Amino acid sequence: MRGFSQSLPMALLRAREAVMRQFRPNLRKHDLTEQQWRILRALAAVEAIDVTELARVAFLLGPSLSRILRDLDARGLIERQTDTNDLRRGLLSISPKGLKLIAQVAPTSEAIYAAIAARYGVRRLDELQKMLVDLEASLAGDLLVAERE
Amino acid sequence: MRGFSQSLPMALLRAREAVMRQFRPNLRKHDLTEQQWRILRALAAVEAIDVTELARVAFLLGPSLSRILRDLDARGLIERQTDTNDLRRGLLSISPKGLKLIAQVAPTSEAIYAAIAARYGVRRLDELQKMLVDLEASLAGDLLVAERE
DNA sequence: CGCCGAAACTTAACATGTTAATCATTTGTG
DNA sequence: CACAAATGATTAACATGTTAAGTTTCGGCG
Repeated sequence: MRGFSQSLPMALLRAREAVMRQFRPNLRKHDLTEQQWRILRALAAVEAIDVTELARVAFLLGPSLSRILRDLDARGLIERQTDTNDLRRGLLSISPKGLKLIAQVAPTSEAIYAAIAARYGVRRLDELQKMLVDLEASLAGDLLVAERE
Repeated sequence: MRGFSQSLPMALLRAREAVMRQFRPNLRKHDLTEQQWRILRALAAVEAIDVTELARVAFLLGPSLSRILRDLDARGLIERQTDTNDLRRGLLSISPKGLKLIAQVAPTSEAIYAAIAARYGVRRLDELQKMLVDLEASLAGDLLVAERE
């Protein structure tokens, strides 16, 4: 059977953890989890967005997102309203307070990212990211079943 | 600020999720989580191992491991005993039932792995793994502080 | 119009991730 | 030998991952 620490999922997990370990202290300083930070950044990039679409871009499952939004709302970092055309849909946007928080966190975050790139090699990092995207794309369909038509 | 879906942590997360999505159904069929499976495989590779060392090789934090071991023990998949030389230390090994379960799960798991490698390219996959290990290694020390001496 | 299936969230329930605190044992040191 | 610090492991508390079930609202269709 495949050697254990050589498995692909393990290698991805370990690499990701090594990267996140660099960022976590900075986020923690501002009482943010990694997921909360992902959400704030995603919201900062748009005017407004519904919950389903946010789940897609922030790569979070619905239930996790619901809980986190509840907290971010309570902290005043985001604003929620209901879509007037479809009452099922919740529209989200970032609050001024949220924007301010992002401005506080982002510089250090960027510096860390730059340090990682510098140490690993900017070109290699770029190549790695391409390979990761390709891997994801290549696993899009069913794996063991032939995709006909 | 850095584009969001281009961030390295996100790319690693998405790639890993794409890979794990392939394995999860097979594990679930045998009522195993990904972490439980990691532990069983690690135990199958050795005679006995203490909890701390298992946490290291299975890349799990102590508290997670404690909980999972409790469950695996209750299911009769592992065996526990105390180190006679150091009563703080718990020694773990896999049970016959655990070995049997591995034998049931492993073939499909191997087939899925082979299918991933075939689709992405065996050589490329190997290269990717090397790059991931390198990334992890390059982030071992402190990032923003110069390592003197 | 009225119902029924689908869609958008949310809640529930259980497992793991993460940090801090606790408990038992061991080890080093005076 | 006594005792403080360190170690191994677990427990606690809170956040997220994951699947299933529940709620409200839409849309289509008779």
